[in-house]
Amino acid sequence: MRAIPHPALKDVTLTQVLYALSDPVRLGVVRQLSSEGQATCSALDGGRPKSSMSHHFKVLREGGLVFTRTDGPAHLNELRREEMDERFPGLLDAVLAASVEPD
Amino acid sequence: MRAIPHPALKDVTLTQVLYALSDPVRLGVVRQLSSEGQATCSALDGGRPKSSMSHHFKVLREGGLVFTRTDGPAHLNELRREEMDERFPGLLDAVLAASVEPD
DNA sequence: TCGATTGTTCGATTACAATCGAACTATTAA
DNA sequence: TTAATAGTTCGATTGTAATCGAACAATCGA
Repeated sequence: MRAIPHPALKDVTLTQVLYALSDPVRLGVVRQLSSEGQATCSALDGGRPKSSMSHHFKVLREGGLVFTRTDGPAHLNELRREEMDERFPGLLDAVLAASVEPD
Repeated sequence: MRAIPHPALKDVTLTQVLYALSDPVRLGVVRQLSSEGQATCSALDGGRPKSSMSHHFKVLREGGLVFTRTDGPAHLNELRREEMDERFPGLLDAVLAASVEPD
């Protein structure tokens, strides 16, 4: 489990980010991380199986949205907010500002 | 071909919009429509088969991003820019401002 | 009303993504 | 070094999406 890989933001494409955010589960994780700062995977799983969440976290990491570091046996996740803001200015602002559901 | 359906923007979800934009072909169409104002489907196909493009336009319409009206035998497409800006403020701005590729 | 043009729909194929149990790995504490 | 905890990886299954040829529908001009 050593060395969790994270891409440089310059290597992340816009479509990759949009895709990562286009899943309701992952969008929920991003929202929660935005409001709570950091959280472990299990704190964000909403009752879903660990293997499913592990997949979603991987997509979020590969999309440059989430940084994960080990903290004891747990993983602490946080948004790569500043970096994303620099790479795609205004994008996370707009996504996080959007009302949660159809209306 | 009468009465092309378009959803009310209030019924479009954020994940739906993000998903529609997460495909390179569709994102390209949105970019082009943004810079050119309007265009027919065939003007935006980039050499791809009509049936493929028809699919992508359908996703863009269902995502509330594109309005299509008939113009003779052709279809004229345009971004639903103002409506999207009201529904998801800043989102299209950020997407269209993003640099096109990894860097 | 016949062609020509422009898109859509249909159906089949292929590829990719979500889900989840089970086995495995890593870390900490006892 | 053993047990407990937290995630990852693997593999299988299921579902959804992209692609594209062929047939169909709509509009316009001759």
